Order: sequence, then structure tokens, then C-alpha cells
Amino acid sequence: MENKKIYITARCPIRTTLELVGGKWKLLIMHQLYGQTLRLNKLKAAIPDISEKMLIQELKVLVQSGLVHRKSYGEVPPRVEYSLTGKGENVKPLIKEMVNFSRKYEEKSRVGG
Amino acid sequence: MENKKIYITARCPIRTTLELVGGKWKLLIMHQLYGQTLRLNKLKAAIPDISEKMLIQELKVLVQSGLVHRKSYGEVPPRVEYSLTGKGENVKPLIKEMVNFSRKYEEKSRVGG
DNA sequence: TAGGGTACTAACCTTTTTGTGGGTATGGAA
DNA sequence: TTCCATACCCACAAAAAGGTTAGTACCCTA
Repeated sequence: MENKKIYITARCPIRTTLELVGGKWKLLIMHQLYGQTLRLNKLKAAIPDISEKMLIQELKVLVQSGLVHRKSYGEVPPRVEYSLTGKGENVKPLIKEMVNFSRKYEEKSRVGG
Repeated sequence: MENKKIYITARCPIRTTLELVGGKWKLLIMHQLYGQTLRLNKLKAAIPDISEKMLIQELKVLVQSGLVHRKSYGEVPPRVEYSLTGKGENVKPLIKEMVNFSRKYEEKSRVGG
């Protein structure tokens, strides 16, 4: 009860992260991109229930944030490849912790914790 | 490029975590509750820009998920204390990683990564 | 000439989330 | 009697997020 908590202001690390990767899809997309380069159709197939619009929209903001790299080959029909940037690869430990959290949650739920 | 990625389905750990602590406020609330028991007014003061309705609403679902404990003293005027449950305390490493992520993001942004 | 393939846009709509401004109960203090 | 304090609730409004459908561009192949 002694420790002073930082007050939550407009700019705090939790909010920054929430803005960067919050929402329903961004982390799922980035998770698919981890360690591999994918085109739109592959991503769509890997996340069956995302709509094309959402996928494109979220990729766009991820590119703008510098978390995802977009490489266009300038061909017709278009060929565009998406991959994680260096910054984007930092989501790995975050996702790992999320997986961890849900696992622990479900464990404790089973034993009535 | 070799590693097979798990397909994202309705039930995957990332989504579970997103459902439990996703959204704008839940993690901020839980962060304030870490290591201390707080009443509504204190929470409100610690997160200045949350509306009372949101605070109450989010606390309610956190209680329902078993992440937050609610202790009412049955007094008048009411006195209710909120704290993290065992399950709720598992957010600590998650929040830590979020702080980490935003720090790394901002570092790389500064040096142009 | 028609149709396929790919990444993407735009218009429009529905659902979800968030915010605002009020109200309630109750005992005690003024 | 009036008002305060506290933890809520409710009706409503606004904003954000998400979804659907229908395009576009352009080269190639049938």
C-alpha cells in the first residue's frame, strides 16, 4: 500500500502500446507475419474471419507506424509483400506474454482460482 | 520461412487475452490496482480522463471475469474496495512487456529505426 | 472480346464503444 | 428539513470500429 502509482495521463507507455497494437486485429496480423513475408491473400487465409477491408486498413496503419514493411513489385496484377520491421519484431515478447496470460487464466479457472 | 504458423481461429490465446483485458481502460485500471486496494474515487482520480460510467462498467466486467475482487462493506454511504485477484495479478508481466514495447518503439523511432 | 487475377478504394450501413447528464438509496450532519 | 457523501443505474447521443458490396487498374490468357 506504500508504493506510489504513476498517474495515468494522456501519454503513458500502456496507452502508447494500446494505440500502436490495440484493437481486434493488429496483433493477429503481426503474429502471422512473425518470421515470414506474406502477401494479402495468404494473410487473409491465415485469419479467416477478418474482412478484406479491415486487413488492408490495419496493414496501412501498421505500415504508417513503422511496424510493418510493405514491398510492392510494381507489377500487374499487383504483387505486394508484407513483413515485420525491426520495430515490429518487438511484439514477439508481448505476444508471448499474452499467450502466457491466457494460459494462466484458463488454468486458474479450471481449478477454481 | 519454414515455420508453420497457427491459423487464427475464434479461440486462440491472443484473442482470449484481448477479450479479457483489451479495450481502452481495463489495463489502466488493473495497473492502478496492482499492489493496492482502491475505492472508486481513488481510481477515478488516478485515471483522470475516464468517465465514471466507464470506470464502473469496466470494473464490473473485470469482476465478472474474476480478474478484480470487489469488497462491499454494506455501509451507508456505500464503501466498496477493489483489488486484483490472483488471476488479475497475472497482468503484471503483460503490462511490463507493454511498457517495454513502447520504450523500444520510441527508442528506435528516435534513431530512425 | 470476355474474363481472371491482385491490391486496393469508396459508399454505405450496422454494431460496439464511449461519453453526458441526469437519478437513486440512505444515514448522519447542519 | 435540507443537504452531503458514495457507489451505483438509466436514457440518450456521439464517435469509433467493423462489415458489405461494388467498383478500379491493367496485363494476360482463352
